[in-house]
Parts: sequence; C-alpha cells; structure tokens
Amino acid sequence: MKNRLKVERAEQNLSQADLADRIGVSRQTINSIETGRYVPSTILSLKLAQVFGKPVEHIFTLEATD
Amino acid sequence: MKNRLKVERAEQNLSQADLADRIGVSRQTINSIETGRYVPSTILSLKLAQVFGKPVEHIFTLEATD
DNA sequence: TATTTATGTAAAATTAACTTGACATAATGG
DNA sequence: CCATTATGTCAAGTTAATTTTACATAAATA
Repeated sequence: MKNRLKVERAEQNLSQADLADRIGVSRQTINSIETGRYVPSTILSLKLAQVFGKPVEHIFTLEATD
Repeated sequence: MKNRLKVERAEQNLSQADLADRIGVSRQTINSIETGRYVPSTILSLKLAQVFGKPVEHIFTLEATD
C-alpha cells in the first residue's frame, strides 16, 4: 500500500509530531505508517483522511501486490 | 466505528463467505468486522470499498467516541 | 557554537487483527 | 425429514499494530 502522508503534511505544513497529536497517536506511529513499516487501522486512516479533508483512497492506495 | 457491510452485501447478494473469498480473508474475519468485534486494517477496508465500488467513508464511518 | 526541531529507527512490551477448527442455530430445498 | 447454507461465536495460536523509551543525525536558529 502506498501513502501520500508526507506530501499532505507538507501542504499543510504539519510535522509528524503535529499530525500525531491531532489524531491521538505517537509520533513513531505516524513515522512508521509514512515509511511503510506498517498498515494503519481503518479508524486511523479515516482520521487522517478527515484531517486532510480528502478521501481515504486519496491518501492510501492499494498496489498490485495487495 | 460503524459499518454498512451487511447492507452492501445484501445489495450485491453476497454471503459473508462469498465476500471473504473475494478479498482473501476468512469468513470469521468478515463476521467479526461486520459485528464490530474488531477494526479492519486499511488494506482490508480499501479492498472492501473496491468490491462494493464505493468510497471507504461510505462503508465505514467514525463515531463520536472515536 | 550550542540548542532546538524534525526525522528515522530500534528494542521491549502490550494490545489487536486475523486464522483455523469447531460447534450451535435458524432457514431453506431436496 | 435430511442436508445444505448462512450466520454467530468461541478458543487457541500467530502475526501485526501501537506505545514507550531511547538514541542518532541533519537542519534551522538563537
């Protein structure tokens, strides 16, 4: 699964820590999702989508291998 | 988090087992998501959304307590 | 230069997702 | 009736998500 978190954060000028605070997870969780170390829960991706005002599908996309 | 899986399945006339086969998880996994026993991964919700041809947000919605 | 901010990562611990196998029940079709 | 299908759930096991603590490094800034 690919993600656009880094780009979306840049557009909103949010640090990983800022974003983590907004959705109530640790900074490392955001970093790990962003760098593809693990897949967030649907609750998390809905919250992230909400923060950026965009659909989940815009931020996370399945790849061929999924 | 609420979900509309039961309704979406009914519209497509899919059993829990059918749906499970389509996205490559066990029947119990679908049942557990549907009955709210656990929250699916984002990969799973993207696949479910894909099967029903609707956005993730249409199928899963955050509640006040999330 | 010293310090603060942002990021990446790692290890240990806990919780949650998911699987397999199994059993129960209700509804339906032969 | 009997068999099948659909659903709900449970228990045990494995894997993955998430937290906390911690350390390293690069960039920005006082």
